[in-house]
Amino acid sequence: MAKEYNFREIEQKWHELWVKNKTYHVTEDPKRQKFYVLNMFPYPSGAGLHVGHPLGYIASDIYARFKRQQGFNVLNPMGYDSYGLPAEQYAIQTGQHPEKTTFQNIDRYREQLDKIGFCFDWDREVRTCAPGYYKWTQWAFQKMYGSFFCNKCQQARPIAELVSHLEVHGTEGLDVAQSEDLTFTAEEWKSWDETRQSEVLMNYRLAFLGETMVNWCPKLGTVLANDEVVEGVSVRGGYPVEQKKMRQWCLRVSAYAQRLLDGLDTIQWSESIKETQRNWIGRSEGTEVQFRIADTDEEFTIFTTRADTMFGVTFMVLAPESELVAKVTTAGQKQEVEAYLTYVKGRTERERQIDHKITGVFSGSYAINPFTGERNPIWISEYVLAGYGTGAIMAVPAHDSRDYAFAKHFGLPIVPLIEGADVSEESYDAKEGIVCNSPAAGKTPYCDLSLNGLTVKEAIAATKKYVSEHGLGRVKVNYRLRDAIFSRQRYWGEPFPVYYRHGIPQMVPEECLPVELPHVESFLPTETGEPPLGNAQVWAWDEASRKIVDKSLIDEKTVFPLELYTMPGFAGSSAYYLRYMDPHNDKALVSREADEYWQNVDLYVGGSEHATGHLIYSRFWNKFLFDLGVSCKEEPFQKLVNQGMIQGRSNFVYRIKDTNTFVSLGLKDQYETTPIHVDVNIVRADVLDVEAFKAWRPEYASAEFILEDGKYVCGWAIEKMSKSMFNVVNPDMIVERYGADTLRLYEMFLGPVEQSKPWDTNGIDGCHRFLKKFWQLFWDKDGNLQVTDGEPTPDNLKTLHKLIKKVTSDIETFSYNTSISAFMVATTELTQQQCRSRQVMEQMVILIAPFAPHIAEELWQVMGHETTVCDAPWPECNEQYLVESTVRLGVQFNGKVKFSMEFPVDAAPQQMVEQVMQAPEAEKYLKNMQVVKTIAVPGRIVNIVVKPV
RNA sequence: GCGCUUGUGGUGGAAUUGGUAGACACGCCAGACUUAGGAUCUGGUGCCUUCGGGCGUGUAAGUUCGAGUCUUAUCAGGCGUACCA
Repeated sequence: MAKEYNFREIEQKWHELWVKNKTYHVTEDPKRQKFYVLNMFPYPSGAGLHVGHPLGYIASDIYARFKRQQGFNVLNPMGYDSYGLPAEQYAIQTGQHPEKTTFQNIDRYREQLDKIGFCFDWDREVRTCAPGYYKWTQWAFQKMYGSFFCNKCQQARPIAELVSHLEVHGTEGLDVAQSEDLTFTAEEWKSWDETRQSEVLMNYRLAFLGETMVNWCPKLGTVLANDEVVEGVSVRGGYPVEQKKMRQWCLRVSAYAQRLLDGLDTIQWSESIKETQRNWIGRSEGTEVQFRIADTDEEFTIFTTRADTMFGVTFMVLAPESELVAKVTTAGQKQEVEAYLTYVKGRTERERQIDHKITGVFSGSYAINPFTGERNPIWISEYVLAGYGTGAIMAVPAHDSRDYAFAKHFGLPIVPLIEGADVSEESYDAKEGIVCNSPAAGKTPYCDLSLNGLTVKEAIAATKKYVSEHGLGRVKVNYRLRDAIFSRQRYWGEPFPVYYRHGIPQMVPEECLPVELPHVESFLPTETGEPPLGNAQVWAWDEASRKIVDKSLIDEKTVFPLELYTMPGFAGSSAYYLRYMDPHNDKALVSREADEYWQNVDLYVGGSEHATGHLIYSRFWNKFLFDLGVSCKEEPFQKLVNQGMIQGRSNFVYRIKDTNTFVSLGLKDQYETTPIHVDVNIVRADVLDVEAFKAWRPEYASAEFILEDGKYVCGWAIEKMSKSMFNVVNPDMIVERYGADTLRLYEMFLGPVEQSKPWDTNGIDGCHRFLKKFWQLFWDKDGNLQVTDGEPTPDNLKTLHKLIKKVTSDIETFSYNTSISAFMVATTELTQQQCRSRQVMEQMVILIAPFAPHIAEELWQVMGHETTVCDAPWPECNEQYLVESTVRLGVQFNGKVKFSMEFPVDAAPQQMVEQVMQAPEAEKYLKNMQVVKTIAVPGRIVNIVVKPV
């Protein structure tokens, strides 16, 4: 009897041994070079892992194992992003504490992950909801609170430095990131009381309380970040979101806009993610120009990237939310303006996004164009956004499509400024062409600038220069990136280490951290509308005892109320990669030694859906920690690989209308049928398991079937993997049926890691078959190990080294699917070659170890090794075995090889050519032909190219 | 609209620098062994064909002795983003 490939036994055995031997435990080892592999840690949802989750984990696991075999000291940790909305929503529905369900889910995830055979160092596991972990989230927040951002040195600095500056110079000479451009003197600063000073400092802190427009989701009872809202509804739950002004904790992410942009050039991420981030940051270089409101001394500022169009301005537009609206509205227009503002307020964010209706109202006032002295009417319209630039624009309808539509709608003049631009039908938005229609120099009393004859680019530069020189405005860089709103009105999140003394926020002393999440009875907002933490009884800070005490003790003398908000999801996930380096340290987020050893993540694997969320926030967070000197690298993730999404492949059965009879796919067109989703787990290779189907639902127990070729064939479609479509495939089932090694191989064989693809079990047998063949390579008919110490043949060596070369280069480029193909070919070749050589067989085991670690360990052991295959050094390819022994020489005409002959590789080219030309078979191809040239490609084909005489 | 990205058999997907397109796998066909097969093994499988050959990498042109690969135009799908001045 041949030795059977008993994957269940093998895999279980090795899981136990890996745990027992701490095979995957890593420690800092200065003698070895480090390599840090990281997966985006999962949120442990109640549904458990589906086959899409492990895709990235398997890909990075292969890479981590490969790097380890290459001699690197590899850190490959795993943990859980365990704060979040779903657990809390579930808690509200069922009354179960989110911690309980979260821990249950974590256990289930762990169980599922362990089955797949990852080389995670579980001693380094982190959970964002563990106090020992979120202590450092709170700590970083406090550090941000205690910092401001200096624009000149492009760096975070301690707030005390700013205070000293204010005490001496006021805001004079200040160039810092700020919410509002405040101006005050040192005397004024010193004259203010603590409350006022505290308010003013909020304008500069990196973590600050700010009155901002937020995305308020009434259904979830919380605010959401911009990236948590898509098309006006919440990402979680899909509930409507409205705009509301609230006082919230914010992070001044915008201060780092330029560094976030510049950093992109130093990291190896896909161009599309970098481009997404560039767009999200939205740097735009332009000019701010001041316009005076006619008949007043009031001025306002607009932002434009098209300074060259100053002479084409025909009206001005303000955002409805702009504070200027009240100032410019004349008595005569008051009623109309107010009606319009009411209309705009009634429109949801979603409506504004979906239909771009042209609406607006004239304010009654005019603005003076500083270049022409013309009076331009000031309009108010929702197409101008309060949050970008200055919330006011100069409208140039000839060269901006939105202004054009507005001008056409309200009958405002359109003045073209570029030679040959036809603006009768649409605006000419392109930034190219020759400028015309600007007044000749010195012809207007207002301005001696003439742009005629310049290109648009030159005209922009000239206008910028003119504006700055004449004090009409200044050159300005704007960013679209907004500050992150950092508080949530939820329970299941990190509490803020903040209390309020007479309404002024105070930080809980650093040495008292963490401020632990209190117990509550209800996870809903309180009756007075406070967030759920308002339900906590023991939730006040005693300055005297430096402890959290009962709320009833609040006396506003030494006992004060604690913050009721919690932190958002991205708080805990922003610096977790640093914590893995030193997860049990209670003195620091990460020790200097650990940080300097592991540096940053060499390979980060995760979904691209985090492009504008986590991947921006954690870059920001790390840059801040870099400024603080905590992290020695400015960019957290050196290389990023985005694994594609695994879509579901749904199966359908076809019920004949008004019957309980189901017809197979090929015959369904003969009947009137309704397709019904059927659980993919009772379908194999699109063939329905009829008995399982009958047992699936009571109403199908009596179902009848019209079969084709004795089978019921199901239809299929690619859809999102979801419970409701019955297309969720659980990895446990695959592991149960085929083993973890097959699952690993198959997930990689499915296609390139970075590509989205549907889950489809149709090909899984091929991978399983391969592993069986690979296993059989090592055993004879009687089940004995068949390896000898004999010398390998040249064929054996060629097969082996071809494989080494292919797999080594494939792993570096994540082309695992072609590596697996190469293994299949090599296995077939070695089987045919009757390879028995220990030398070759051992190397085969080493090569397959990253892909199929269980089978590799088992074979490694039966071949007599006592060490783990994980530490077996990766083989080097010896090119000398790959040299081709023959070349083919052919005659090529019209791009086709018509005839060819084989020669030894070292044959003299001239002789080969002669021999081919003289070959009888070649004659008909050479008749009336002339030789154009001969082409030699080493190791490949050598051709004689001919064409008609 | 803008940005990124992808188009190759019945299917998933291969193809170094431009060099025999379709590796490998699924599926399908034929055969072997089986009481049976959702097991195993062997062979075949791009399309058309009058069996000479012809056509083939979304479409159309171009460069080249030679193009899936380079250039230009165009079409289609996917992802992201959106009154950003």
